[in-house]
Order: sequence, then structure tokens, then C-alpha cells
Amino acid sequence: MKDLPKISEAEWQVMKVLWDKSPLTANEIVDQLANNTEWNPRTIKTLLNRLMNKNALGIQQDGRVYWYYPLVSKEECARSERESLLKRVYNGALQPLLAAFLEEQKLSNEEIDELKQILEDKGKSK
Amino acid sequence: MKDLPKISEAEWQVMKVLWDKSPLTANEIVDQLANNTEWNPRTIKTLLNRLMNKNALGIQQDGRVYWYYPLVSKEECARSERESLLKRVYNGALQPLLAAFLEEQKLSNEEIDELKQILEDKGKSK
DNA sequence: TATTTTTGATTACAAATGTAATACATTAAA
DNA sequence: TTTAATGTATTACATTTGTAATCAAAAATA
Repeated sequence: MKDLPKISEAEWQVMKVLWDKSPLTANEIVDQLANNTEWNPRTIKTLLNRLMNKNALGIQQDGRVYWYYPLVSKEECARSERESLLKRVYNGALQPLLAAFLEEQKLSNEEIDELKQILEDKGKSK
Repeated sequence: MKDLPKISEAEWQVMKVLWDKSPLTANEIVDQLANNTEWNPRTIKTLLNRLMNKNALGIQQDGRVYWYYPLVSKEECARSERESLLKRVYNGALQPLLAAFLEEQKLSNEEIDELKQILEDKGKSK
């Protein structure tokens, strides 16, 4: 498995915009983020550059405008974050982590049923 | 809810030792960590100092030896980390997070049953 | 054509983090 | 009592991160 770039908290915001839709120009990304953040557009440009340097984003140049797109998938980055939490906080013990999530947070009945279904299937496949 | 100190990756290692057993002297902590890390004892002293400055650890002085103990509970720090992941990566959507954890990781049949039980109980309590 | 505007590139700067080294004070040993 | 060892406090230094400002080049405009 290729080694993923480490994506910081602020960078995650930017990546999420591009995972949602890409390629986008810097200005389009700035517009998207204007809804969720108070960042100066300069700040966003900086984050875009850092993400390019980390090989998390690629560009496609059209004249002097860049179109940015992800070079890593959201799912692989998400997995890396999940594993990081699991290991750092729970020493890799999945059950306690899940139990804590389940007990604390609110889930709809539908969601509960979906999760039960996943567990059923896992139980059977053994 | 009191505002928790932000505990870094390396600091988590130290805190886990003390959550497991406390109070401990710096040397005892160093000994514990010798098993899991390659850190220089100086490094560990630095981390202990930073954690004290963050009010994550307190000390009880005995002569010139300090006995360190946690000022924040593991559970509240763990919750903070869970929430951070949930929000940063999943925009707060719990079900997809849990589904991803469940699908990817390996759980024993017993663990699966325990989780099903938790889900049952949650379903009922609505 | 000279000037302003726009877009990306480079530089800035403080705080946090990883990873120690050095300094200082006190106790134990010679 | 002087010296060495031990424990804590202070200082160090590079990298990452948050948050921009400035610079340079190209395009649009006067």
C-alpha cells in the first residue's frame, strides 16, 4: 500500500471539497470554503500548494488557471485516520472503540438496523 | 464541559502509561515506555513537562522526586478524539464511520455479539 | 503601449510537535 | 567537604501547521 500523505486538519477541509467534486479551480475551491470557514483566500492557496507538495493533489493546467484534483482517495485517507485513532487511543482494540461510539452517539432506528445487518453478515461469514 | 488540553500523538503514549497506573515517578514512566518506544529519557521528561504545562498532569512532590498523575480522564480525552475524527472525516455522520470500521476490521464472534447487544438495547430504548 | 488586475509562487512568522542537550540543584559518595 | 550522580527546569532546533503577505508573470484594460 502506497504511503499516504499526512493531511492536517485544515487540509482535510480542502480535500473534502475536491473529493466532493473535481477538478476545481482555486477560486471555485475558495468559494466552496467560504461557506464553512473564515479563511482568507491566501490561506487556501497556501493549503493547495502544500497539498500539491505532498502529492495529495494534482493539477491540470489550462492557460494560467489550474484545475486541482485529488491524487489520493477519500476512503484511503479516512482509513488511515480511523487506524490512527484506533491505535493511538485504544491500542488497536476495536470493540471498545465501537462500543464507545455506539453508546454515546445518537443513531436512528434505520441506522441501527443497518449496523445490525452488517454485524449479522460478519457473523455469518466466519 | 471543561476544555480539555490538546494531547499530541507522542503525549498520548505518556498519558496512557499514567492512566494505566498512577502516580508514577518520571523514572517509572521512562521504564514503562522503554518497552514501546525508542525515546531518549530526556524526550520523555520534556513530554512530562509539556503535559504539566497543559494541565493534563499534576504532580505530588516527595523530596525531589515528582509523582505524576493525570488531571484529565482517559475517557474524556478519548471522546474528544472520537469526535474529532467523526467531524473531520465524516462531517459528523456516525453511521458511515461505524460501517467502515465494522467492514474493515476483524472482530471475534463474541465481540460481534456484544455489539449486537448494544445495538439491540439502543433500539429498544427509543 | 503602459498600467492595473488576476493568478500562482515564494516568503513570513508564530505556535505546536518531535526529539533532545545543557544547566542547575540536591543528595549520595569519596 | 569536594565530587559525582540524579532529578527537574530551561533552552535548543528542525519540521509541521495555521494563517497570511509579498512577489512575479501574464492577461485585461485604459
